[in-house]
Amino acid sequence: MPPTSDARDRMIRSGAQLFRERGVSGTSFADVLEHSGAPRGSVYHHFPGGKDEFAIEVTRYAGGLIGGALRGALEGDDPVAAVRSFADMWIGVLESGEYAAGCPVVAVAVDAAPGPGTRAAAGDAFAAWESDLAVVLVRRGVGEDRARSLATLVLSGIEGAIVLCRAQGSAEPLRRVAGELATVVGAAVAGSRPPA
Amino acid sequence: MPPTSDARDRMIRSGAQLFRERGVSGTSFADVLEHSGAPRGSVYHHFPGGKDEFAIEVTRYAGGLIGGALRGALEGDDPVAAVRSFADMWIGVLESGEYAAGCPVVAVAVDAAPGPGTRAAAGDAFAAWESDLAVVLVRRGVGEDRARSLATLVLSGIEGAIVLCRAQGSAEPLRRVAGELATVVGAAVAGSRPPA
DNA sequence: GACGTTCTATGCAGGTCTGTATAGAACGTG
DNA sequence: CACGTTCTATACAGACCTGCATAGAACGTC
Repeated sequence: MPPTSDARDRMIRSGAQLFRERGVSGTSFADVLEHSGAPRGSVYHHFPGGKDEFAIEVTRYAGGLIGGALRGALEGDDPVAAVRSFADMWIGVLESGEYAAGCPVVAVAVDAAPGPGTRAAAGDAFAAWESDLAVVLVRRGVGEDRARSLATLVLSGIEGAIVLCRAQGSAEPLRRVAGELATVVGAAVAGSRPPA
Repeated sequence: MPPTSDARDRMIRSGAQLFRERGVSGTSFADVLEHSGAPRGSVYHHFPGGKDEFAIEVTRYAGGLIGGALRGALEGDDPVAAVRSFADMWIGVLESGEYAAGCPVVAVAVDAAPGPGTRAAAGDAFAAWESDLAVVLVRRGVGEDRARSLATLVLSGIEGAIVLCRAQGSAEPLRRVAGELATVVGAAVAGSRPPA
């Protein structure tokens, strides 16, 4: 027995992609089926809770995926490099997709269509990312409160900049924000523990 | 002759409110009519271009409204106070609305449903806000490039934090971000022109 | 008071969306 | 091979949405 159905997985991955481009309300099951090639009959088999359940699963999947990328960037315990690398990843996403695709978790947070569980799943994803960032900052000597507030700034700044980039059809906002964030984080780390 | 119809104005204002809560795709003309009390027959009279035209008008209106609030906060030529005041305004919006309402311009930027003109209108609004901020920073002695990049950081940080607040049902992310932004902006201004 | 413009009333067509129901295939297990 | 579980096929109901068309009201102007 496969742990999870192939069609189900494909639907979730397609959902994440479509949410990024069109938002939740703007994405119908028909869109997901067409994009994933999943069979029509299996929608309410795999997601008996309907669109709400589907959106929650997509949010969890996307949260884990992006969280994995973030943890990868944080592996060297160098928060400045991690900020740059995480931002560069997003710049790649924006540029390769003609600025049509953003962050699926933001899309979920901004769209009120689905039930409260979906919003909560988005909040969980953000909290996890923030925590990952803060842990590394603390490890580099930044105080817990400051680390938390810096982590929130980095996340908010990058996510907000992605929105600006989409609206303006340019990656420049994110480039500028990444530079500023690198400076701020670098100063905080340097002020806590002298540079290696 | 009234410069613009009353029903038309009411529709636009209602649209801004509904976009903030439900996004663009999540808002139908039926919702707008119910919320505004505007007469059904006048939708395609006032907005012959349909939903695209309506969304563009809503975006322009919201961009001007929020831009006005931002310029008000910037009146004292004190960027640090302006950041705090602008963030406080958003905290008020979030708390008074149970974290259901965010920024309508973000909603437009993230939703791909309408045509490209709508996205562009959102980009124009962001650009105008950013310019307003940068102008005051330059006036306080910050170099042009730095001012621009700081302005982008402030805008991205606040808009991103609003999204986090909605997802987590708390204003704390925005409070943390506002504190960090005030510090960064304060340092930039102090470094350019000695404090009054 | 006739007229033109602006706005509103109402109905409808065509399409799409979610969600349900029912039946059939695929497939491993014994 | 009989069986149960998991998955898929298909049709459909009911609601909603956009956009159009046509007719009527309101109102200022001459």
